[in-house]
Amino acid sequence: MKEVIKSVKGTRDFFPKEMAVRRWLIDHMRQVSTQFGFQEYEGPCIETIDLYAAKSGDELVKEQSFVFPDRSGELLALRPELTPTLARMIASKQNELVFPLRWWSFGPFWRYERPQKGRSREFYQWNVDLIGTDSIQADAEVIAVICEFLKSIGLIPEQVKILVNNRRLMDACLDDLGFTTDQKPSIHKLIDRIDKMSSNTWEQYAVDININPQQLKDLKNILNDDLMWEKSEELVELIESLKWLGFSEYIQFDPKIVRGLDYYTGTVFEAKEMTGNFRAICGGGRYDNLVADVGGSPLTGVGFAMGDVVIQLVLESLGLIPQTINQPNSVFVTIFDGECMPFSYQIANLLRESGMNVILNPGIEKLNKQFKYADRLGVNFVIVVGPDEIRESTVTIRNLDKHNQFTVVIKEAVEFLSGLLAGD
RNA sequence: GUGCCUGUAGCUCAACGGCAGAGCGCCUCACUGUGGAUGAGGAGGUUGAGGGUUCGAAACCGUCCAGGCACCCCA
Repeated sequence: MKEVIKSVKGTRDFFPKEMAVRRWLIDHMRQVSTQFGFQEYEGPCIETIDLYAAKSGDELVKEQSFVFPDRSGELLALRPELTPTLARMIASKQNELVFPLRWWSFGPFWRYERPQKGRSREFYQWNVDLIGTDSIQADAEVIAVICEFLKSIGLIPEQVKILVNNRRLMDACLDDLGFTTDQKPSIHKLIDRIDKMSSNTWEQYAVDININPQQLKDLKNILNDDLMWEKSEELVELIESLKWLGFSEYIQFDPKIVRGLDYYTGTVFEAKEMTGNFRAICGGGRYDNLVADVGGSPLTGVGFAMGDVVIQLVLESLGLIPQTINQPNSVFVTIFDGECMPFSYQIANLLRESGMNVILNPGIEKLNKQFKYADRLGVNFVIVVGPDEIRESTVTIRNLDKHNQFTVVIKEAVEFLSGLLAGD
């Protein structure tokens, strides 16, 4: 056989079956975002490299972005994340926007890394941000959006949790242990990894980054202290607000959640599936100086990003992906032969005008082939317009699901079919 | 960028170094006005590529390519 040209590494094809699942996810994201009063926005997929140099600057841009020169030689990047674009958009209209701003977006992103389970080079992300307020209630509201979404797609608190922590609380603890500001990023990494390594290698790793035995012991105590949140006024308030919002069961304090990104300042959180077999479903937190980096006045905000890959893996593992039929609420009109063809067109037009989705068989084929085709398309109702029907001004409507059929006069066909489709 | 694993029909996979196969799917027919079921036929392969070892390689060896997983990073 001929060699089929391959797709680009780390990209995915969305055949109708996969596309239906993606559509289903997006519909829920839109629904929940709107329900909480967030407005949809979108930015360009390509940006100048300068935009990212201003903020990200780190590995995300240098190592993991698709960067290329345009024909004039200017360096552009396929966006690896949305936040810099969001900051730029806000900065450009800072004086006319209504704050606090509640915005959401869903679109494609690209990162040049080795694909693996839960990670691809082209992926989609749902971004939700609430900007221009530093109230803890804003943090709670954004977390509630995630909870409502998880709930709406069928994930229950026993299966998935939002793990929350607070950077200020952790930093205060690390100060108490005598860690310097310079040490903190590596300590964050260490904490982030405690569940990913065996305890021996983890302790060796701790020694490697110059932690003394006493500090290590204290650190382990902190990471096992499930009640430490009580020492943080912000966390107490956050958890209280989430109780009022009705999502206590989805929320769990976890001192091991610190997040890798440096720009988080207060609340941080991740949604995790409880068996621990998957990467984080989403991640986010509170940040300062969002807009200052691209030339605006400083604004604080809180937000999160959810990729489309991990959530799908989780839903798949729990059998929660809906089985979609290919052509829901569609009607298939057969063509009996050349003589009868005009009548089939007439019927198809009539049904389409009354708002139905109609598939007309392309060309003349044996009736059994047309039926088989309709069946494989997932259509429920097939219409036959043959010599008998034409003579009597009727059509025959077969219900493929129920294995029965009726012959009705054309005038009543629309109403009859509408009834069948509605009762479907 | 580093490490490990895997490449055989459209898909899932068999085949001790000795004739390249099965299940599912696909096409045709039984079915000249009716889909799934059943039966009978049929198509489909340079075993990822190109070398080496061997009387003989899908299998063994090394090279390349592709994919998966883990690390890195992160959605």
